[in-house]
Amino acid sequence: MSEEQFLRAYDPRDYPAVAVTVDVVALTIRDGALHLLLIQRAEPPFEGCWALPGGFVRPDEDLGAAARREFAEETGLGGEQLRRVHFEQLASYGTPDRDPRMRIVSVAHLAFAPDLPEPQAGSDASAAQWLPVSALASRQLAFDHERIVADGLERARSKLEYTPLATRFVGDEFTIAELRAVYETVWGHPLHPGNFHRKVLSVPGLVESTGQTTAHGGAKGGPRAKLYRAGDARLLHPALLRPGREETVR
Amino acid sequence: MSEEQFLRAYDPRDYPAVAVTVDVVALTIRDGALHLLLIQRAEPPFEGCWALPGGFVRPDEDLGAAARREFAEETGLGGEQLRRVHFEQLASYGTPDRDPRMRIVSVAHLAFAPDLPEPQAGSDASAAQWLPVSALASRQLAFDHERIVADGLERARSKLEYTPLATRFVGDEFTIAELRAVYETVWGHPLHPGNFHRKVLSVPGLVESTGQTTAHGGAKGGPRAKLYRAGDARLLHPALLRPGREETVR
DNA sequence: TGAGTTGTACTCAAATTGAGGAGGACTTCG
DNA sequence: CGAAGTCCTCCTCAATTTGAGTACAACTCA
Repeated sequence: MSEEQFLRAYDPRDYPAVAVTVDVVALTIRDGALHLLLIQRAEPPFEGCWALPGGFVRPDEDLGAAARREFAEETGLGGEQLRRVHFEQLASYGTPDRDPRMRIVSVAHLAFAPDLPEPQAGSDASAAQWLPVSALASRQLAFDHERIVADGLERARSKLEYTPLATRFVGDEFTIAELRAVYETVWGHPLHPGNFHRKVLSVPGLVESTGQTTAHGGAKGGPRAKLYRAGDARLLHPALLRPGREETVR
Repeated sequence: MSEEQFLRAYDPRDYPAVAVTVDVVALTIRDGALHLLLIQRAEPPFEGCWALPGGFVRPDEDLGAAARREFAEETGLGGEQLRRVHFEQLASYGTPDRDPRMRIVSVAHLAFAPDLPEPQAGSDASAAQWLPVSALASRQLAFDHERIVADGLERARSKLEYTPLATRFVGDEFTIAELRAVYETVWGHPLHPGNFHRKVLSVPGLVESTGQTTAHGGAKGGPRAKLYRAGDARLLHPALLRPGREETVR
């Protein structure tokens, strides 16, 4: 049988019915706290339950494109706002009974957004909101989304160490103190301002100066701060390591 | 409509036909060189072409279990040997036209093995072998497996830095020099023996002494070396960073 | 026996980190 | 307006970690 004949004779229906979805763990920083984007499901299963935005991958759609589309559709955050959001693949979840409808494998994605407007519920969602991750414990999530969120948060904390991802949480121009606030918020740990300043400027390609300063001092005083842009580094070397992880290591 | 009614009315066939497969990037060290496990495809498409071991996920099978099963089936490496192989999820690949048969999303896995016997070709494979990764450039792989292998290698190099994964490439008891050889082989970079020794012993939980030494000196001389076991650390802190990555960072 | 190899332990300088302090440019409040 | 407080940006200094080299004894092979 030639390869061509084989392909003609091939019937996809012979294979077990599996559906592939994408889910998005979208993180941002609002009011000095790390927030996660959740939608309230408008359809069964788990109708009314809070869940990660996501949905079925379309026949001719890339996985990453599906994640961006679902994020945009279910939150009304599109166009120029979407451009500033960084997406990357997180992991796939395919435990046989994770969805009561059928066998569903979900390719989870992680999204990092600067402070975006309040989301508008879109298709399949009756509500959408940014929820502080500190409030997650008191909210039951649909499917195995609790696990996906935990993995996403750990990935985010880890990526801050060795990639310039923190710059995705701030505007195009930012101060070192704003960047430090990102690290402190995501890591949940205060950092030494002077040492952080020295380190950020010493890592090649992390930030570059704009030559400008802020128009005013901070809200509670202090001098104007110098403004920086994200640099061209894609990996930080040496890395900015989280302090005191000895406990979590075993 | 109640949730129960919904589930009864639900027809999986309404959803686009997608198949989910697993592929395995299995790495080991043989004769001082990093080797990758490849199989020669016995079936179309890409019949006769070399590819990663892998195949369809079964209806009631976890993704990780599928990866282990396919690895065992196509290489004849099972039982006790399989126990010592470490599997972890790598990433998912789902470009719409990556498989000529139909839409297939593959969840790639990474496997780290100590020196295993030569594989025996199993189901769907007409041959199986460990290939030095240095010889990869001259061999065309099926599907997008070239890309998957590249991602797997980079992940392996990176995981050596901050996890005790290197101990998965050696036997249950090993010398510091054997461990150093793993790092040098995977990173493709010679390391300072004295500094490596100091570092390995100083990282908490990376190795623990057995109190024993090797029965003989090295093949070309030198004293007997002390023997160690893998420790209980799951993350290395501080990490063992690859030297001189400044060039690859941008 | 002698030459070569290497595991382990040192030393020492350079680089990086952790902790704290100081100046000065801002803020708000009275 | 002045006083008090904030905090960005520097600076110092000690402690730790790294990179590079040396030393020595235990082993191999010829």
